[in-house]
Amino acid sequence: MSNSTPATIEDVARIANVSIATVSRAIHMPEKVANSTRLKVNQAIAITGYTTNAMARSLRLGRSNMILVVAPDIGDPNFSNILIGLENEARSHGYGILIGHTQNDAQRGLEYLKFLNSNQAAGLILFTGILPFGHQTMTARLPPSVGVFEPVFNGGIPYVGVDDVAGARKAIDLLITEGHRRIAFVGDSRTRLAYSRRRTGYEAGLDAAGISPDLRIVLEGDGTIESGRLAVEQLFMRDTLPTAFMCVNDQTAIGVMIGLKARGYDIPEDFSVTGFDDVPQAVFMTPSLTTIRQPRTAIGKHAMALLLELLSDGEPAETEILLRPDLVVRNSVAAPARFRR
Amino acid sequence: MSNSTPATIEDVARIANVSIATVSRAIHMPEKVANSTRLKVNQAIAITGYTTNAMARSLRLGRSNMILVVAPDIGDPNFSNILIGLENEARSHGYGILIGHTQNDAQRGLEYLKFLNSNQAAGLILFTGILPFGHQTMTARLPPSVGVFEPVFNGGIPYVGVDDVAGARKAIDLLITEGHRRIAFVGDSRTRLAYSRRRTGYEAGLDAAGISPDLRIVLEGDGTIESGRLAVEQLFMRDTLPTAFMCVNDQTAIGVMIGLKARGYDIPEDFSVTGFDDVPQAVFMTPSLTTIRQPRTAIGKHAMALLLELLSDGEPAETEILLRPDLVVRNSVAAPARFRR
DNA sequence: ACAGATTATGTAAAGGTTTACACAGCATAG
DNA sequence: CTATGCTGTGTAAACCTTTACATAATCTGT
Repeated sequence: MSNSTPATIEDVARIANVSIATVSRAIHMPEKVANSTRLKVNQAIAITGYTTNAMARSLRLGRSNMILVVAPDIGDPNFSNILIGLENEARSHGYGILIGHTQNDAQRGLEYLKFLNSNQAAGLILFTGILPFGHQTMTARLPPSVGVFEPVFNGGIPYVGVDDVAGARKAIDLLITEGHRRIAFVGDSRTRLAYSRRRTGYEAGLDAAGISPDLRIVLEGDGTIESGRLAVEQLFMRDTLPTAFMCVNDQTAIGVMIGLKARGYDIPEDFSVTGFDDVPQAVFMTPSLTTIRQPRTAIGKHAMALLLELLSDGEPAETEILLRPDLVVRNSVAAPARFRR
Repeated sequence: MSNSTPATIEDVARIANVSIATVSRAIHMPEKVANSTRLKVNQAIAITGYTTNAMARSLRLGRSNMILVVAPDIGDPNFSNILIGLENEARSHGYGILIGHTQNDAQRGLEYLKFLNSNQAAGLILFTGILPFGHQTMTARLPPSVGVFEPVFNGGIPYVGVDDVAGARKAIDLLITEGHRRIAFVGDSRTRLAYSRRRTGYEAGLDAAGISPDLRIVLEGDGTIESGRLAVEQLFMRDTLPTAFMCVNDQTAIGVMIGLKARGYDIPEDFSVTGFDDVPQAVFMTPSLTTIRQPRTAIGKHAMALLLELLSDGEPAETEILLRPDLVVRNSVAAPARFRR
């Protein structure tokens, strides 16, 4: 029953007294094989404990049952929940997940490219906003790929994520409803599509409320805590203070809160702050952070489903799947000071 | 240069005007091949952009270059940093990482067992404290495996983690130094080895300070936030209050803090709390949590190194690698109330 | 100068699977 | 009764490597 070496298809064939071709067919095209034979084969499989050797299968088929997931940083708090969605969907279709992180290092990207070239992965999920590979190789031979969490900047790759414009709109609408009119946007970026979409939502919200945008309170940022802190410093330097900070993500919001607290201000009494993502920390902040929730597990699930579809059909049914973001109201937003005294 | 189908070893051989055997040797045993030949082969490889087909290689060699990492929950905040260490070490040795999570579901475990049986993974890193597979299969044919983060309960598997006893000792010593003598232990467990080791450290600390242990303030728990909250409730019910809570992990500590705050107490003024792990949230709590840091990336790195050693040597040099935990002093610990008034 | 050792390379088998093609048996239609 | 088609199965090739074994060429020591 449990030999030292795993049972092969040949062992099964011998026991079932059929050819290996029939065994293979009994497994993969059961309708092509007579009932009685199928029964014999199944019994033989049970006896031997046979599982098909994935290596041999992949070699023969010319494609593996692994999906490569590349993220810039595995430690990103958004990563794990998306990964759960990806993994569940993949596993239920017989696929496994291979993991890599680039740390924004091109060299790393190339190493993962090798996984792709050597046929170890049939498809690619890109967590980073850009193709982490050199440009020449990139166009050459990329397997079916899907971008996730952040639209892919430099390649025509289908994308699954949240509706950034709508999400940002929910945040800005909340702030406006509370009475804010001078609202800073922290985390503007030309290279990160998700961020620029969030800015679009921000501007649409201002516009709808008849507030003319003020570029002096639109701050650049790369989504790090430090960039949030820096933005606060800049605003105080320039003396162009808003009453609320709409941040491009939660990390930035954390940075903003740190910056404001360091100057002795209270949140939300003196300034309101919103984030985006709803990372696990958000609820533990003081005050807890009002933010926009990404349906992370759902994103992962949809992305993997789309990729698997690509793998079988070849053509993507849709080029972009946008999920609905939800406003999570906590304690970092209140009416601006002038309304309360 | 970039054909539709990837270059094979045969293409390289043809261009270099040698046999495929020589190409293979030039790649894997360069010292066995003449300098001039090696040069030709390398040029041919550069021209074709050849990468060896991992499937064919694994099939021939009878072992893959993938390591399966199984965790009970990918979302665990401890997971990602360990994963980084695992991944870096694996990649630098040409291995890739395959990911699975069981959600404590035996059925899931079996599915991952298939990955192992079908030769897709050469080794196993177990993040969960128990072998997630059925018992019969378990003994049958398990590949080289290493437990990580939590000792493996039901199998003689080498383990890499933190020195739980020493870590717990650091926490209890801090509390005692601050003047606490009634210190609760929250998160006792018979099945989780890491937790029981931490309790050992707790008791050693009490003993060294000449404090006789009081079982009424040793509370069971499974390491969840809820279990921490529950423990507080129980203590208030029984009216056997400590002045400090030493918690088996940060999640539990968070639960304890929630429970105490809900009853209107201040931390650390009324009660001190310590955690274990130093999860990313710990620093964002109010008050920020004094805890024991797990060197997570280092744990991952050592675990993978040990596994790779196992894969080549067969015999593990050591059966347990314990890394040094560090005390991280933040704001959730202070002298007990009676000392301060 | 020659036996024997050493070095460099080639030939071919093996690893486990899938599948095109061939074939046998049998039913159906003419 | 023969031609035709269908169904179920088997044979063998192919996928791409690695490596044991064989062979050819060169070197070493006498």
